[in-house]
Amino acid sequence: MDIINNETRLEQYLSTYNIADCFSNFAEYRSRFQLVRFHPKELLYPKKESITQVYFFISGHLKICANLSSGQTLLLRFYNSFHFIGDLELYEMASPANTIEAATECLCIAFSIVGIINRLFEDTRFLNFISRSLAEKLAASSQNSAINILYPLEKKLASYIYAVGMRKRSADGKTVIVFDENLKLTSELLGTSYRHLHRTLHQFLEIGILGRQGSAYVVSNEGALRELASDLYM
Amino acid sequence: MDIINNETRLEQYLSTYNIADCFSNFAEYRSRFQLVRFHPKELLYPKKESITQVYFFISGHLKICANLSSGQTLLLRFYNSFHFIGDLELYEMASPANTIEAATECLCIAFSIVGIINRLFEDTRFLNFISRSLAEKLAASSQNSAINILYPLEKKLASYIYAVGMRKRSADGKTVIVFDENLKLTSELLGTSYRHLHRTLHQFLEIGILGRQGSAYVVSNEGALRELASDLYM
DNA sequence: AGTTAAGTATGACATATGTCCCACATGGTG
DNA sequence: CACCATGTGGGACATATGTCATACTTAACT
Repeated sequence: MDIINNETRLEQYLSTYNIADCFSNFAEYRSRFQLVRFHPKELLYPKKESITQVYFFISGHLKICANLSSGQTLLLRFYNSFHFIGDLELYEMASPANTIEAATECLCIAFSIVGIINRLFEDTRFLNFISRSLAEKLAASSQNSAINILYPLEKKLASYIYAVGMRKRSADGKTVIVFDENLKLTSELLGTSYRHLHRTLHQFLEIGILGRQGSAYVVSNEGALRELASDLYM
Repeated sequence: MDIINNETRLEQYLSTYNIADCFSNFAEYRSRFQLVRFHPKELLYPKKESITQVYFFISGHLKICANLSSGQTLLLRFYNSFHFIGDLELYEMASPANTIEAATECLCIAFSIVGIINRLFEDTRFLNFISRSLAEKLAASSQNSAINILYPLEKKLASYIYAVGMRKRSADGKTVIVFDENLKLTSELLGTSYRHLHRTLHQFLEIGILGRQGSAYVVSNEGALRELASDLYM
């Protein structure tokens, strides 16, 4: 983790994401904020000890993984937009059960909670903020569970492509969805084998939902893709 | 929903489950509590309108179901011990996404929140209580997701039997685990087909993990069952 | 006792998904 | 250039799971 010493940018992010609204006495805590960067594959909470910081995740891709007692790891979901990190960990749950890993370069606002945990637990603004954050995550997790249980990979993949595909303007001015993720990681995320992911991608090519553009996949029939992805990924 | 007019019992449950600790000004709210009973198949939040009560679930079996936009419903989990009900709903999330249904007769303490919602959102005790409740549910949901994705039914079923099986003292004084649930419901809960559930139960009989006792199943090799159920259900 | 409804039990077959293996491309590196 | 690591592409086969059809059982009801 690198600390980015740039007060101007920090100030800007604090303002953009209304961080002040999360605390009853923000001004008093002002010096506890730092702009930080995580590198790919870095863990946000590397040690099992109690946490000293929570994070306001701003940009990049965070992988949320579940760790099972068997030693296996499964990617539960990605965060790629503003999220609060540390709510579960504050309650000392899931310390061993979940890991949070930067999938790409990630920008976060770090907030040191050393010595003020008890005061935070008495701050109604902060409590409301983390409750809402937890509620959103729980709702997403429930929906995810259902999708994962009921749907064949075909549908999950359609949802996934629709969710993470990059929108690009093509030569003729239309916006197309380009899917160019690492397939090994993707298969892990979707909880399937590389082989089966590939099989399903191939099937999408055959029925004309996807096409190739160099090594990337492009959505050639967005309507059909959406129909498959009837329940969106989170 | 029936209201049970029994102040003595209500008082007793309020005390047993330390409900007073969930509020800064419990005494003031005392008249808002009622002991209620839900009947099998009854929904705790039947209407889409904003909620007027939250519940402290005490006994019975609650089914938590996810509703997908496709119209399908999936049982996410059971509650069969003390849980707070209404945390998600308070934040107006998941109103259409989750349903909570009594699977058996259920006993709850109802708490009317009409007119005091804003005050509740300023009560640090209450906020801490629902945050913790949400955190526990999220941790359980994440774990559940992972189990559901990675494990074959064999393991899920083993975990499930271990979790919901009734401990009974057999003739020779040993404690045995008896599994006598409705198999159709069980297959729904586990997100599988009745046929496959049955196949797997039969397989457990063949390898000696389960035996029959009348129409019920009994665990005859608890060690093997536990080994299969390496990651416990919730 | 006869009739139903619901749950249980099971065979046959289809589909979804995993495992193993190998081939090919690509980019970095000595 | 040769070499290796990594990702991609795909065949062959095994396993997990779903769908359908069909009995059998039991409890409830008439």
